[in-house]
Formats: sequence, structure tokens, C-alpha cells
Amino acid sequence: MKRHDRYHHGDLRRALLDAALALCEAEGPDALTLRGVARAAGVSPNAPYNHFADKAALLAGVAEEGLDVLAAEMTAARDAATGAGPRLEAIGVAYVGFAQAHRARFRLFHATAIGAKTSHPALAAAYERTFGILLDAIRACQKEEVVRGGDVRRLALTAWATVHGLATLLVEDQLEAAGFDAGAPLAPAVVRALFRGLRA
Amino acid sequence: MKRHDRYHHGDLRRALLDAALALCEAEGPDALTLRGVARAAGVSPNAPYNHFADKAALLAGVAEEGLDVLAAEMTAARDAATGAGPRLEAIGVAYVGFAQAHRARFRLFHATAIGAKTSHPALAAAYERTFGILLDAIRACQKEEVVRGGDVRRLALTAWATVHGLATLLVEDQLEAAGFDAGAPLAPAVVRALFRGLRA
DNA sequence: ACCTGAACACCGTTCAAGT
DNA sequence: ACCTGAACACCGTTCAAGT
Repeated sequence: MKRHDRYHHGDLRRALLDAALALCEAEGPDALTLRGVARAAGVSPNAPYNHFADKAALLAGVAEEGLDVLAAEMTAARDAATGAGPRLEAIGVAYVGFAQAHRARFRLFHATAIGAKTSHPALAAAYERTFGILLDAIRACQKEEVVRGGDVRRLALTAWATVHGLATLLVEDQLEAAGFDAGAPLAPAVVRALFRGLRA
Repeated sequence: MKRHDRYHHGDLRRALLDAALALCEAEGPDALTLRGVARAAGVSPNAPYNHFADKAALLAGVAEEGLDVLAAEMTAARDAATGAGPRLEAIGVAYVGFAQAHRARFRLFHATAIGAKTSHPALAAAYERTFGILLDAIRACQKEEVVRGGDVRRLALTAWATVHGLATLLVEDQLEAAGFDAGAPLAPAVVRALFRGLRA
């Protein structure tokens, strides 16, 4: 484990992204330190600056890749369901499921240490792609008249807020504190109530 | 501004809580440093340890006071409305309004730097009080049969998740990134959709 | 082009010491 | 009881230097 030849003439950028995610999974997002990531990758504390402008840029890189995974799981869940309504619900459940299955990745989405998303255009683009999946699903529901008409983005915001709120509460352990069993499948019921609220 | 007699024989604990909130409002939660709080209060870097076990305990103290403010605004909004349904909606809108009006306080609720809530019993108690307001409002709705029956906590979770998600997205500037006008009053529409979903 | 070493200005926290 | 001063082991980041 003392040789790191692959990194030294290979892809240190990739290694740093992997190490950052692994550290976040192991120790939590607050323990994630740039020096620690460099240490885990077997390089000096300054080596990361050859690949990322600063710590925030590294976190944004990890977050961006996480958003792609989320988008993939959302589309997979959508494609496994039939009918516009069930598909929208499947996307919502998948969002919450992603947060529970990939805690570290989800927490990194909102790491305030990333700073203004506008300064990370690749991250903003990944957000837009993911949000687009939700928009499409709602448009399909409107076409089948299982969701009421009106501004798609407004409806999407309601849906996003609901699943995002549940995911956030779960990931930050605020539900156990409030006396909920976080192991129980809370998402389907919450998503069904949401869907009822959007119905035509 | 060089004398701090009031603090030295007065309430440094109070001064630290105030300084922490002020710093969080001015510089954001990430810039909030224990040494900086001590500096702002005019004491040495170690003085806070006479009043708080560590940085997390100070943050928990600020969060706890913030939850009391939130609870007060929720009950005020509730009491200004008439009818169980409108009252529930008013509470939800007040939750989001609190996040927008007191950004720093809201962000501190979820500062991961606070750590396990279980280790801050006073904070957990404040959470429980605030959640109780929501529970009571839903029970009142069930009694008037404007919200469907079933486990109150499950219904409350759906409501909490929705307003919490919207508040989080607003406070973390993720809505501008998604092309929403955060200045627009988004809360009423979202809360109405939520309420439709809970309806009897 | 990519990495290291030394350095700077910070942190949170602890310990001994002052009053 | 409450505060200070000095110290420790860390950070993020920069700069010069190596290959």
C-alpha cells in the first residue's frame, strides 16, 4: 500500500474524488478535510491543487457525480413502472431511497462548503438534468390528466420540496429524534399524499 | 468598545449566544468559529469553555433559542387564522416564512457541526415542543374531518417534510439555481397542495 | 505538467496559572 | 467561579522549488 504509481502517472483527479467520497462515508461530511483526502490518496497536501481550484471545487466534483447517480436511479425507477401516475410516484420514492442508500453522496449535495452553485457550472448543469426528469414526469401526468394543469415548474417544486424534505430529515437523523422509526418505509405514504395533492 | 465590564461580571453566556447568531447572520454558518465568537464578545479564545462544553454545545444553544422563536411564530400564525384547515395551512406557511426571515437561525438548526441531537437534551426538548404544535393542528383537522384519519405522526411527517423541504431549498439558494424566483411567495401554493393531499 | 517542502494565518481544545 | 496565556495538533492555501 506504499506504492501509488498508478496515481502518480495516472488519474489523481479520479483518486481524489474517490477518496473524498470514501472519507465522507466513513467519517461524515464535517470530517472531510482536503489534507485528509490527499493523505488517503498518498500525495502531499498541495497535490490536489493541480486538479481542483480549492476544497469547494473538489466537493462540487463529488456532488456532481452523485447527481448523475441519482438521475440514473430516478430514470430506472421510472422505467420500471407503468402509467404516468405510478411513474411520478416511483421517481419520488427513488429520490428518498437514494438519500438513504447513499447518505454521504446526498449530504454532499447540500454541503454549504461547496458555496455558490453558480460558481460550479458543471454542478448546476447536473442539477438541471436531474430536475428535468421530474419535469418530464409531471408533464406526462398532465397529458394523461392525472395531475392538474398549470405551471409545471410550480408543481415540480411542490413535489421536489416534499421528497427533499423527507430525505433531508432522514439523512440528518431528525426523525429518530422526533420518535419515528427511520427504518420503516415512510417514503411511499408521503409520496402518495403528495400525489393526491397534485391530482387533477 | 474596549471595555467589556458588563460581560466580565455579567452574562458572558448570553453574549456568546448573541455573538454567534450575529456572526452567522453576517458571514454564514461556515464562517462561524468559536474563536471568532470569543473575539466578538471581547474575551479570550478559551473563555467560552466556561459556559459551553465545546463548539457544538454553543451551536446547540443558539439552535434551541431559534426553535423557541419558530414555535412562537407558528402559534401566532395559527391563532390569527380561523378554522382547523386554515390554521394548519397558516402553520406551514409560518414555518417557511421563518426560514426566509431568519436564515441564520434556520440554517443553524441543521448545522451538522451540532452533532447528535441526543447529546443536547435541551435541543431535543425544543424540537418536541415545536413538533407538538403541528400534531395538535392536525388532530384539530381530524376532529373537524377536513383531514383524513390515521396515525397523526405519519400525517405530521408528510406535512413537516413538505414545508421543511421548501424551506431548505429556499435557504440554501437551490431554487435560484433551478430557475425559480425565490422572492415570489411560493409557500402558500405548496402548502395548499400539501393540504389537498391530506384531506379527508 | 505535475508533484513536494516549507511556510503563513488560522482553527478547536487543553492545561496551567492568575484573580 | 471565571478568565487569561501559552501550547498542541490540526486546517486551507500559497509560494518556491524540484522532476
